[in-house]
Amino acid sequence: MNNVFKALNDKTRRDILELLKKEDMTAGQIADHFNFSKPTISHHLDLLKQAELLTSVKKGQYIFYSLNTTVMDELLKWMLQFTAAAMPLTPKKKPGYEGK
Amino acid sequence: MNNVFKALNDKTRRDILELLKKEDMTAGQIADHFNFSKPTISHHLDLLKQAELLTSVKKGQYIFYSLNTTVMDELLKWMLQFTAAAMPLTPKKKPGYEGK
DNA sequence: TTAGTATTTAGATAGTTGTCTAAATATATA
DNA sequence: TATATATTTAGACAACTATCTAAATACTAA
Repeated sequence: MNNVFKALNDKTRRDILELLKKEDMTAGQIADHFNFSKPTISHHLDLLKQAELLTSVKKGQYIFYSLNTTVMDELLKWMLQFTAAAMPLTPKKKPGYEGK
Repeated sequence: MNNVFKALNDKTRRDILELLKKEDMTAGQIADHFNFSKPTISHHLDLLKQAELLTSVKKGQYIFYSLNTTVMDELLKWMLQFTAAAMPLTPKKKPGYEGK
């Protein structure tokens, strides 16, 4: 789970995820959308893969990358515990400070 | 939005959020839950505040910190675009590779 | 005012991260 | 085989981050 937050903590990597929302792409096609060297993009793809936000399939010379939304679902669950919708009917304890 | 991912990219800070889910606490009370110095926790609280994940109110000597779920809601929205529930009825374009 | 408590600010340091170029690996094709 | 293309690995470096101790600030209470 730590890896997921780490992976999402970078604009370029989040942009890669948005790109792949539309269609699967090869590493080269992805790199063409950014002003970074291919090794740099390759590195970002690696981190996204480690976080299991992407999957990859090699086909001939090419490696196709796809979104993996499974982890996003877990993250969603984590976040829901903080939102109003997930709050208990009895409100959380408020601090005992009584003014002065 | 960048600040939010940055703030969440640290276990201690995520633990602080979980702590505050139960009840509001002072900086000192929060610090007592961790094996880090108070300045270190103060720094983490500052980053969480910058990301607007926390609010703080000073009362006398004490500063009470509370969760602010507004940003979590925004983050939820961002994430929903990647999940199955948010997918269009027409599936995304698949790569045109035809084997060989 | 003086002493004590709560918290933050400042400055230092080790470790991590994003980026690059150069080189290596793997596949395709002539 | 030799050459070209796609991608990754390796190594270097500047910038950023988490942590610490020491000092500063702000408030409380004697």
